[in-house]
Amino acid sequence: MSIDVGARLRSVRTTFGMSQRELARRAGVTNGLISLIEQNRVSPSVSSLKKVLDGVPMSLAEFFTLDLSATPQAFFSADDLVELGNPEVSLRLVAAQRPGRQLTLLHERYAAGAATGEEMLAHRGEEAGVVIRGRIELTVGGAARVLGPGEAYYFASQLPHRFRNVGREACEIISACTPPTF
Amino acid sequence: MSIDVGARLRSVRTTFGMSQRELARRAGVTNGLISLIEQNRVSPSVSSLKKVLDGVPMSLAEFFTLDLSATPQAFFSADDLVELGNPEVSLRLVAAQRPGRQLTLLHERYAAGAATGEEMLAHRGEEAGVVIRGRIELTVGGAARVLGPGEAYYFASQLPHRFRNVGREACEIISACTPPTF
DNA sequence: TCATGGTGTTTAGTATTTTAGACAAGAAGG
DNA sequence: CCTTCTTGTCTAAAATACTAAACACCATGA
Repeated sequence: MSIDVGARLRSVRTTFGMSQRELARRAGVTNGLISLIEQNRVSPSVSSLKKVLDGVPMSLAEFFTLDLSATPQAFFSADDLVELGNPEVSLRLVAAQRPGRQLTLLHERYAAGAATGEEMLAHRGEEAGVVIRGRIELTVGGAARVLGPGEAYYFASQLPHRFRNVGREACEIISACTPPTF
Repeated sequence: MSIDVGARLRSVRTTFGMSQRELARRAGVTNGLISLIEQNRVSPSVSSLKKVLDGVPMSLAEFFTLDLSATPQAFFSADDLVELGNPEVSLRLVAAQRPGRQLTLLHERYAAGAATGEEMLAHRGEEAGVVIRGRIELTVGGAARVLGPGEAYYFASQLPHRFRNVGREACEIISACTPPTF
């Protein structure tokens, strides 16, 4: 068996958030069988596998067509975020590798005194964010304001804008853009 | 098992023109197993089915994705032809149910004295045929001729035309039209 | 008519899957 | 510390898949 039925089934089951016993109950088989299949200790009969997948539910065709490597990841630990910035302005992207992503979600961190640059930024779309630590000066168009923890922003990205940490400590922001710019 | 693994396998095997023994040899299983699977007397393990399909070769994903109903039929027994005419003028269509068919092939049979009707026919496309038994009078535009076995015709279907059996015995014709009118 | 070689099917026995239930480990709450 | 619930794993017994070999049938040809 070059095809890893066990890994496929475990992937499917956990993606749907079921325990072996719950899936077994829905499928009308024993939990032990799910365990054995997932460990590749047995090669299930087609009828058993069909019963199991009916509990998800999922067709045999879907099951064998599944691309395990492309299973969309829903949860990300801090280490999974991809760093796009620099030591002064850290931009950590959520779900960077997700294909067809419609959103850019960033965990931003500005060192004391850091800024997005001398020039104003401008691009398509809209963006918004919430300050979670420190204080940041945000300039949008002709207006500027200093935001602290709990405060937020939302503006059309084509307006020239700029972020600058005017405090003594690092400033952290969670921001979102759409359509994705990274 | 609502999914008919046996029929699928038999369909695949015969499409590839293999006997049970030949497929078994290539797959490294016994011919008896192929037989049992095709009769749905057993539900094979995934590993067995994989071995069998490797002998074709075909992937499990392809196997379960196969649309049996859409398997294009290449051969038709006389009973498979669909009757479109009437007792006087029998029109038996080849591959009637084939989706996306580009051709109408008919086995026509005119009883003695029968005709396609009083009015002349006219439609898009072209048609052609060969007389295989009896004698038929074919009128195309202003011309008419009686054709016997081995003789043939070919004309643009928008020309008004009419078939009439002028002999004492039934007349049979094999005819083709494109684009399909039925 | 008898052999030969092809087909698919069947059967008895063996190997494997599947079940029922016990087991161990971790988490939550008293 | 227990008790209780969950989780996944493991094992003996029952059920089922699989093999090897025989069988029945249909051709073709001597």
